[in-house]
Amino acid sequence: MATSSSSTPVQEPLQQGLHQDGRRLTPQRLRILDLFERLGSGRHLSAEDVHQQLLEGEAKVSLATIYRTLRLLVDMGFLQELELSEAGRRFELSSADHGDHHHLVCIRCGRTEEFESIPVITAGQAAADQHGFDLIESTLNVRGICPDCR
Amino acid sequence: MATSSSSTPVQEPLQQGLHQDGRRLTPQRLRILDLFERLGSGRHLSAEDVHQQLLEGEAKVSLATIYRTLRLLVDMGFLQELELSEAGRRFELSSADHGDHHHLVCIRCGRTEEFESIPVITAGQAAADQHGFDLIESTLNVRGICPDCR
DNA sequence: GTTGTTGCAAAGCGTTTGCAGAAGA
DNA sequence: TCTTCTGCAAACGCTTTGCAACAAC
Repeated sequence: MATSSSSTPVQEPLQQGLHQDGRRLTPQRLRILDLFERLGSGRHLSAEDVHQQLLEGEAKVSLATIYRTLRLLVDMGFLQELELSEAGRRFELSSADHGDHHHLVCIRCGRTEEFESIPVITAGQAAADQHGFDLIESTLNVRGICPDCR
Repeated sequence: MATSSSSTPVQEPLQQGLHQDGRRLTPQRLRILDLFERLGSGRHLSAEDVHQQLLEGEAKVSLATIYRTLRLLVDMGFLQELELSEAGRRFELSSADHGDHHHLVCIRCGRTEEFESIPVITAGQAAADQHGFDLIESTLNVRGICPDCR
């Protein structure tokens, strides 16, 4: 049983952070953060992904708790949320000029700046060539935090 | 700036495109595309934004029609949809390095290849720096047609 | 024992869809 | 006329929340 391995490296900092705010360490919270820890950096999961991953193991955590815990872990700084704050799709005119559209988006306020970049076009073309694709369009989305929101 | 003409400049190409597919030019469709045209390139709106903007004028278009029309205009190539990879919120460990998940997607069959590119990371970082953003992540989406579908 | 947390189910919110009436071609 | 399109309202999927039982401290 994997439960015997109490050596989760995240337990201590998590517990400490929780107790500072009068919150409690629960198996559910530990399991969720531990999942991200095991997957390692750079892997991002949706709430549903987390739910599925935990179901594959022997641990079930309700979706409601997953949503609550993800928000908590983001607030505590353990996780980062990758998404436009005021989520939702945006539309804009497709100008015939640029088939090449690059956006710098603030994940807090949604502010968007456009920019162009030759190296990006080149890299997109190179990737297409390498896999035998005919290139149609490439779009670079850069997510970050703008000066006002920092 | 261009002189404002009484006839909307988008009417002709829109009508032509619609008729090619046996579709019809309606005031609603014209109003929506015209709104984007008046705002100009680079301005992006959500469906709700479009709804509000049209309510401010004297023209009301139902939200359902706006959603349908936005999708239509994207399919026809008049508008571009700015949304990050696969919709929905994603979470990842805070300690994560700036990921560069770059995708090469076939628009026919949906086949997806992942690749990495230093120049893209550099370009994303440069754009963030230039606008004073703290970089979190950059994603390059390259759309094309794969060898099998060609 | 006290109080924060969970799971369930119901509510919310943005988006999509079925349908009958309205309107382009 | 013949279809397509619109508006309404209901449906839908994802996320949040109220509440009673439960568990960490």
